[in-house]
Amino acid sequence: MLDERKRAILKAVIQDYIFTAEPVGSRALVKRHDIGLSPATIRNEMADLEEMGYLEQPHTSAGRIPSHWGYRFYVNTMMDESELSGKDSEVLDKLLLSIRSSSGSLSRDVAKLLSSVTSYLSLIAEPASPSQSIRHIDIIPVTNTAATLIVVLSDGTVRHHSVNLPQGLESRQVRHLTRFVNRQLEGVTLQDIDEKLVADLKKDFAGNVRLIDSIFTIVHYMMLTGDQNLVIDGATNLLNQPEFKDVEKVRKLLHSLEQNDQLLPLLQADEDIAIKIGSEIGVDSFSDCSLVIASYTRPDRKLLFGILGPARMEYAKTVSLLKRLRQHFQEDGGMGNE
Amino acid sequence: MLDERKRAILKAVIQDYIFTAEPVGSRALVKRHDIGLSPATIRNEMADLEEMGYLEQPHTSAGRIPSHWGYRFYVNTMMDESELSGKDSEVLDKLLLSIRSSSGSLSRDVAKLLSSVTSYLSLIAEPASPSQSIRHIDIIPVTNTAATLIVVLSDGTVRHHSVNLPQGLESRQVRHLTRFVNRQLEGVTLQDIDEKLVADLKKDFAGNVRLIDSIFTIVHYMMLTGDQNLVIDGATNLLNQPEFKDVEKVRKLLHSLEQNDQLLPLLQADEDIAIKIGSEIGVDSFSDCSLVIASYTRPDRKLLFGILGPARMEYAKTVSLLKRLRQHFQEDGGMGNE
DNA sequence: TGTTAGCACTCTCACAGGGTGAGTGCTAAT
DNA sequence: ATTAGCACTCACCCTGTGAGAGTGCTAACA
Repeated sequence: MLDERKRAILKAVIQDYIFTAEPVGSRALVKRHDIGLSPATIRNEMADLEEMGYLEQPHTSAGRIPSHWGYRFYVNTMMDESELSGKDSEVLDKLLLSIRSSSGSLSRDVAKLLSSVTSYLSLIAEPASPSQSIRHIDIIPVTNTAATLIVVLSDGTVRHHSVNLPQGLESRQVRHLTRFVNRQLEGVTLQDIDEKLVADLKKDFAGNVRLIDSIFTIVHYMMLTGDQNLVIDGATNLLNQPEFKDVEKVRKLLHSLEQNDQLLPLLQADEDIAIKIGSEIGVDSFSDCSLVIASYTRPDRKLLFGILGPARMEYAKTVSLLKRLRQHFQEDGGMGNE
Repeated sequence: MLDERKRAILKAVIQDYIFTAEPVGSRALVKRHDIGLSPATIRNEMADLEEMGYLEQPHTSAGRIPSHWGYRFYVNTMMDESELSGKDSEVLDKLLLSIRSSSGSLSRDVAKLLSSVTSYLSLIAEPASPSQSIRHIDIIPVTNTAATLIVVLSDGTVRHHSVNLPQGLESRQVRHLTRFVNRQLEGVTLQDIDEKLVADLKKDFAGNVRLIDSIFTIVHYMMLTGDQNLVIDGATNLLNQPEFKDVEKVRKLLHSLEQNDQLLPLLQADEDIAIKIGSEIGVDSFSDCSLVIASYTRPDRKLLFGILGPARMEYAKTVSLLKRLRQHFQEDGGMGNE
């Protein structure tokens, strides 16, 4: 469909454009790459590539820029997944090391790492999976009428919420309740908690029933929202990219990023590493961007990574970075303390 | 120092500028407010006010804009803390109601509320105070070698962290450790936990000592970082303000907002409600902004609110909003569930 | 037949010049 | 002390012009 020469030219255009962010013209192309062809020939080929939809022209007398379809083609068939450059690799190792010894939260640290190495925006989420089961529940009275409810899930994540206690509840009764709830709910998966189960619980429990309702509500809430742990870093990186010189664009972008419940679904994918280009992301204000997502799963933990950059993203580098990162985590469970 | 007429003119200029974001000229001023004076007189007075430092002129033939000192004077002596307008009040009530029934996190909800009512940026923090004591500690094994450490503080906040367990530790031993640590640390304030205490603990504990170290490290970490719960909302609001048409400014602003460990100190103040204007905030990239902060304390909870807007902020409205909010929380403890 | 040189053409961008309007400061009259 | 009048100063907008980059087309060439 595309002969060898056209492929080479397309690739050259894309690589140049990724680097310069300027429309690339025929003359510039022959200068930078040594294809043994004159600008005129390149022009003809470029015109073909434009007709086929791989390239676009911002205006009549400008160079060409890749279309989203062009990027897609590049990513699918032409991208050489180069190893990380020596320097990047070094920086990465150093940062990974500093994360291991850091006492901060893992998501935040990884987000910072990804955004600083890529100079794009990074998203890290720790989704609540409905197949998680409840490992432990605690109810800790704080004042006479307020307590903190703590739920630990089988992947080690913790959710907590404050609940109101009925007036005059004694600590003995709270302990009793805690034991009861634990006995009943330990090992139960989140998806199994439904009205019926709660009704049964209420029937069995010889004590204050309203509390059970509270607990149910909160557990239910935990199922719905995994956004608790969505971390974003490097928004400012994007503003350095020439495509975001326009405040209005930035405004829309940031607005979408503030709707964090709508971001989590974006990070889900079937493959290990997936690349979404422009409208494939499914969010209007991201239509000039690309998103590379990766997931990492361990028995005790699931993490979703996302890297959001301009469509003119260094795909090869980004992908190999994510692969490297996953490998690092996989091989030594190198997550240290959260 | 300032006669009645100068005060009136200064106030008029400030109010107009807050409203229009445009330099206000002598003619425009007499038109909008009915002072019985001609533009020429106003011009003379304005020149005086400029000399005194209350007003500034962007360039020779433009109107005047308030200097930061002008704002400061306005805020200190001339601001009438109007009640919220009927409409705002209504919206606020509605939002407060929806928060009570929401099952989301309180900080987030309040942040959303504040930013949507003010159309500025809001910050909410729940700081860890070193005078907090430890109410309860839990160690929940997750895999053979990993556990989640949970610490509940006396104000009801929860911190958690995963820790590595030594190979081959039995659950009996974990329970033993948990009981021991609880017995020793319950009621101890965060600031009292130091090397000496840890050394004593280690001496007393007949078991694996490395875990105690882990626990100490984590508790120590909790003291230092209250940023865990810093929530920011409404960054996009700021981008709507005409003073942020410049991407570079936005970039710097966002950059500062991403350093969230440096934000918490900004929200601390001695008074109940404090207003920081421009350089008073102490962050370079906020030098065109003002920050209004308020704190709210209840036995089981402490919250810090901050509203960041352009120096040209509606101070009166913002302050009365925060007062109203605090009153709401105080009178009925209306925080519902977190 | 594919490739290349040459050329006219198009379009953006940067810059300069001129007109407009808002606003000032000064001066002289009230 | 206040005000009307007036000359002056900028910022802003519009326009035009020239330079530069790049294209498409045509005709010549291997």
